Amino acid sequence: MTTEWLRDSLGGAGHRVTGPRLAVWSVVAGTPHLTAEEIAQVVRDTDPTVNLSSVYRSLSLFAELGLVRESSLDTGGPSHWELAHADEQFHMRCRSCGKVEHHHGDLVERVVGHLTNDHGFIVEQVDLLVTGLCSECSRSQSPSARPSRSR
Amino acid sequence: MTTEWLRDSLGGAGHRVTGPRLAVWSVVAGTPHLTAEEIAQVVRDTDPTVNLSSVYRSLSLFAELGLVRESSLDTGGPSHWELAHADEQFHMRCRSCGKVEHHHGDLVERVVGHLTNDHGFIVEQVDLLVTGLCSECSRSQSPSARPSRSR
DNA sequence: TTAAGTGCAAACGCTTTGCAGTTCA
DNA sequence: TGAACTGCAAAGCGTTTGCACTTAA
Repeated sequence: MTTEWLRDSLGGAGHRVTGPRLAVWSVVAGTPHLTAEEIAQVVRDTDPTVNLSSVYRSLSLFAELGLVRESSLDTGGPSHWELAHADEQFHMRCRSCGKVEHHHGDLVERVVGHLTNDHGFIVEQVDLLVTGLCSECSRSQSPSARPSRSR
Repeated sequence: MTTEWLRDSLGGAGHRVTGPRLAVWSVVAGTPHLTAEEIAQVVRDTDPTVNLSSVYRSLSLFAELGLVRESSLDTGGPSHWELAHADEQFHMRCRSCGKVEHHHGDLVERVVGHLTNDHGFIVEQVDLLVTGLCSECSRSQSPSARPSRSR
């Protein structure tokens, strides 16, 4: 989570500690579930010279090192990034207001246990995305309305 | 599943029954988890004039009607399509051999029950993607190796 | 000192869209 | 007949890559 952690991870794997990498790291660690573009914007508040492609390269490297992960929920738009250790693999997206809630219940753990025991599958990552209507929207809407495929 | 079902769904919603739509439908209903490009290839075996954009438009329409859905697992590549009613929302992807297995256990149902009761969330779709090593690959590999971010 | 990292711009792959011609109802 | 649909080609978007310059170690 800290900058020191990043320094150790990079150095230990023979990678350099650079300005863009530190900046990207602090954004991802501070605010989960941002897109590469959003991360770049925040980074540029501090250092306007940082390029979007460097953000992508930093994120890719962090993912390779297992520090960060690209959330596998396909929103049709850009990918979202978060710390790898975050127990926030559980996403609930409301199709009405678009809000994404993060949850960390024991659901994911139970899934992992089931697969490990019954299927011989070594689980490394679980992405659970539930789409529907959140409690607020379900009060004001008919649940029978179909989602539109607008992007 | 049948062609008649599609005719009814389209007609009932004021949409036309056309050659490309029937062709796309039969491919999606026959083989789940294909990409738009793959669907187009199969469709062209029968009618080489069908355009890829028509495949996309047909799939979008079917999704709007709730007949078909775009699997939300982001592979970094193209989206995969399947029948909406299919109880195959449960995907296991091996990061070594790339194989995607479909499972329909009671796991998804339990997730739905939990969210409905405890969070007031009206669940419409559940996408569960588990990434790791399948039983075959885990025998021949060290599970500690990190996944690479190659696309 | 020098290999690793960066900015820039161009290319990439998947998907969407504008338009003119076609076709189902 | 006429609105819905299609093929085609071009544009759109997020992401990756080649290259020359810069920088951390």
